[in-house]
Amino acid sequence: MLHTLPLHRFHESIVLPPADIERIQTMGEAPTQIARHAVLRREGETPRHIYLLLDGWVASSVLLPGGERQITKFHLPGDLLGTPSMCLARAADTLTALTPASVSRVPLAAFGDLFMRSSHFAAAMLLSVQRERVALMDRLAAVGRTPALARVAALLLDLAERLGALGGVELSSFELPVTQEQIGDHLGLTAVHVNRIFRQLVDGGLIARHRQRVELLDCARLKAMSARQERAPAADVSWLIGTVGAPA
Amino acid sequence: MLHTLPLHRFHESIVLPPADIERIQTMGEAPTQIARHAVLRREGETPRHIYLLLDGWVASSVLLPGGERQITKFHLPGDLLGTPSMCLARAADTLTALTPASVSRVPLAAFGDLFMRSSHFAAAMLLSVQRERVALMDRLAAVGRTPALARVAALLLDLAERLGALGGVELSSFELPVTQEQIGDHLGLTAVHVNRIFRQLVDGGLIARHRQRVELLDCARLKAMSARQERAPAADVSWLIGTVGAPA
DNA sequence: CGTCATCTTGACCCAGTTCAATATAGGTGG
DNA sequence: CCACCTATATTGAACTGGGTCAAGATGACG
Repeated sequence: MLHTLPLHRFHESIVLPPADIERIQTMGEAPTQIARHAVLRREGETPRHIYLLLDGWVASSVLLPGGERQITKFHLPGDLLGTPSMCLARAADTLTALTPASVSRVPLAAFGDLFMRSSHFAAAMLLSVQRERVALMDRLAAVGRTPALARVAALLLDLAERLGALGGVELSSFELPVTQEQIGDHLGLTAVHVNRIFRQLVDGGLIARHRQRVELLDCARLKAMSARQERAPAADVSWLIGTVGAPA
Repeated sequence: MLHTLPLHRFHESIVLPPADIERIQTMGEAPTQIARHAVLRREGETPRHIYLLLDGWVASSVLLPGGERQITKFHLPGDLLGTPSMCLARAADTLTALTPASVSRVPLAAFGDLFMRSSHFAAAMLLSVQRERVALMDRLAAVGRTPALARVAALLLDLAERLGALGGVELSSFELPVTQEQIGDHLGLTAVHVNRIFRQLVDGGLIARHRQRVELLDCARLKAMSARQERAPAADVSWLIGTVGAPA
């Protein structure tokens, strides 16, 4: 069943040799089921693992001294979680399940071993981390410089895109298994204000909602008000992996 | 003169073998002097290089469709600039000199070659990028969840720390060659409000200023109000580089 | 069928913005 | 060395997006 690992995040730009795929599939421990609200790893702990999310949603969050929380990322299946903290003595982010989830824990040593053995894996990892960094830059720009409406629109479009990529289809309707408070913590807003923005979006005919399902009714207009940049991944990464020796 | 390259950012956690140091020093082109306000690389361009900052300050910024700007990082000597865009078809960030600066341009191919040849360099690079990612997460939390006063305090402490690390000493006074508008763009504030916060800090006896020089008068109190987390770098990275074969 | 979490909505408030007017200081050409 | 010009800094007054507080409503679940 490990053959069904969602590894798409690893070959977004780089096609890995089969041997590396094999190694990725075996570097993680047996998958664990965790309940909603369960904490995979708390900030402050010594980082000894990273985590491959197989199913469900997980939030990565940072706690401020005053108790405020910033959610740094809503993780979807296929994401590798907790990697930023690998450079620190104590983990910076807490990983909390937003839904029941299935996770494979990966010892840092196993990850490190693969990283050092396979330069192609290392290259894929580098690009993947840089992509996350760009996403963080974009959200910083959104939180620092755009009004609440734009931020919510951007989040909805981002999720639709990422969920669509997971299934390989265009999505205009999806489950959003996240409370409005969590959305607020992700966008630097209050739960109350997130609620009001949703109302505006519904009243404006931009989205529809029943319970946790969201339907994007007018993607074009949403995109216009989201102030979000399109970020096309590098088409040619031969400067990194070379053209010879690269797997077809 | 290449021997004076500030390479400290590369061995924060990992000691590189001399051969790698040698390669780093030769991967960049001859240093170029650029004037204040000069643009090293504009967002939207095809990324073909990264840049090693040898001297001076450079800002990395993202432009929003509405024309608002978010500065993602104030870069100091020793920083490797423009690397996030290596994963994209078009650069996400613009690099602008804040002071006259000296920069060595590094072709992506040269960087890629070193990355693929030296797993130790790759490892150092991975950790370095993850550190930047954590810094971005922390600033996102600051911008999303803390008041202006805390953000400014955090910026001042961060710069004092980074400049201190450059010189190898504790710093409580330094030149801040940055306009208040740029500080605002970095912290998600208005130039006007940055000015008011500075006034509060001065009136409160927390800092002193003459022209662009800032003196931190009460670091303890500044730290308390900054809501900033201490981020100790990983002490042991043997899970990555191993214990055998690692250079002493 | 009670309980707890979440959502909704209203009323009011405030941190930070906007607008505008005035200083200051380099930098430049003469 | 001076006069001028443009970028930056400063400060006041008025405004507003989003926060805070508080009171229901709704729904999932044991």
